[in-house]
Amino acid sequence: MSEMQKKEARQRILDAATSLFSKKGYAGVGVREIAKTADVNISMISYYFQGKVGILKEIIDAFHDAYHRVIMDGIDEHKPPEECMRSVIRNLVHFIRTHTELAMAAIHALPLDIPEIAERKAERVSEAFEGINGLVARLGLDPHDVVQMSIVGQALISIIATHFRLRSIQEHVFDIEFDDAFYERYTETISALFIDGITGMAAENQN
Amino acid sequence: MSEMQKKEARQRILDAATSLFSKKGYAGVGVREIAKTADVNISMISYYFQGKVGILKEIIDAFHDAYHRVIMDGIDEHKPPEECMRSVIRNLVHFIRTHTELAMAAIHALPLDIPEIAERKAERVSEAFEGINGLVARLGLDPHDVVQMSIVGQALISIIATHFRLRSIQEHVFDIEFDDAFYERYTETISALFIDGITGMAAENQN
DNA sequence: GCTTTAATCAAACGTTCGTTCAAATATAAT
DNA sequence: ATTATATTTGAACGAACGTTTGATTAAAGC
Repeated sequence: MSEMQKKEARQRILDAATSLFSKKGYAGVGVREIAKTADVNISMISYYFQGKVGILKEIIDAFHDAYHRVIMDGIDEHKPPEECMRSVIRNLVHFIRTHTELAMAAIHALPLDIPEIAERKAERVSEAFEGINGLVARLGLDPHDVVQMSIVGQALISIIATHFRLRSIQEHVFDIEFDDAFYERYTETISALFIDGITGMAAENQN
Repeated sequence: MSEMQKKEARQRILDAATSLFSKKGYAGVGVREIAKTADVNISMISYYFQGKVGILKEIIDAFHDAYHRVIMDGIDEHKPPEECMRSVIRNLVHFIRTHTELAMAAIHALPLDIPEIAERKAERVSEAFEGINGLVARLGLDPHDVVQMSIVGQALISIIATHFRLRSIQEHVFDIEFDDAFYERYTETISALFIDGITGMAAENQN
């Protein structure tokens, strides 16, 4: 029971901060608002996380642990790279859709002006790229061409993440309902864009 | 002279805020820091912009005015759509490269939890999409397919904008120098990705 | 020269910020 | 039951927040 409540208070802080950071950004949220949302005393934040920035570090790590796993789950050396790419994109869309707040907090809400945060983010991003780069190479891109490699890996996550960040705005611009059917087509479309785009690029590289 | 200095103080505030917002986000910057950077008294911010949020509105408008112009400049009904797409991407990359702080402030630093800001952003985004959508339709996508249309337009800007936001991190992950040569290849690569990707999607739509 | 308007200034308003600390309560181990 | 450890509390710290005010200086119109 004590072990339960301990975890519960800690977890409530984490959940509240994730939700608030995703909506208002790290700097836009105060510790009092986090504490109030989590229904804990303000001091508990420093007690469990050694300060506001400590919460963010855990959020970044939690996201990238899952993010890395999601990418790796889609990659199978015994399957054709096109199928792997579809799996990765499908997994990625599903993951960010079901963990939107975590993803937004760990991607868009980050204060990159804090060196501590920028460094940690860089480490985790490079880790994620390792998985993607191998897959992109199997699709025909030259793995030593850092320009192409850096673009494709970054484009993959930025498109999907930005879609969720601007979803409320897109809802206003177009007249779309973001239901299961939408994301089925969304996954297909992004997959087609990347697979056709990459194989097209690879073909041009031959010339 | 008085007319000069008047504009200069106003412009210095705008420039300082743009630079600071782009680095730390809107909520991460205080009016005192803006005033100090611009070398003006704090009161001048309310005097010229009716408060901190007034600066951001001007930044959003300034960016989207230029952004819209840049897109339209690349579109020419008498040229093939592939060539237009290349021009738009080239213009876009060049524009954001030469106005990185303005773009970051108007895209990534936005506090979308402020309804006032979210609405204004939505209006200007929908305006920009109008131009792109016509071009994408000429490349073969069904203009009534809102899913594909919404994805391609959003993907275009999010890839490029996110590249500049995460440039310092990518510099750490890969070992790239972001010089003229890089952006020449960058423009080619993004163009190839989109043109091949879109035409590939269009071909599949026929089935 | 005098009046009107625009621009700049220092100072203060009341809030909120992140963090700390000692005291109090609850749980675990002995 | 008592000690030790973990959790929670309320209060306070100085600093920074965005905004407003009234006075002061500069410029323009007449």
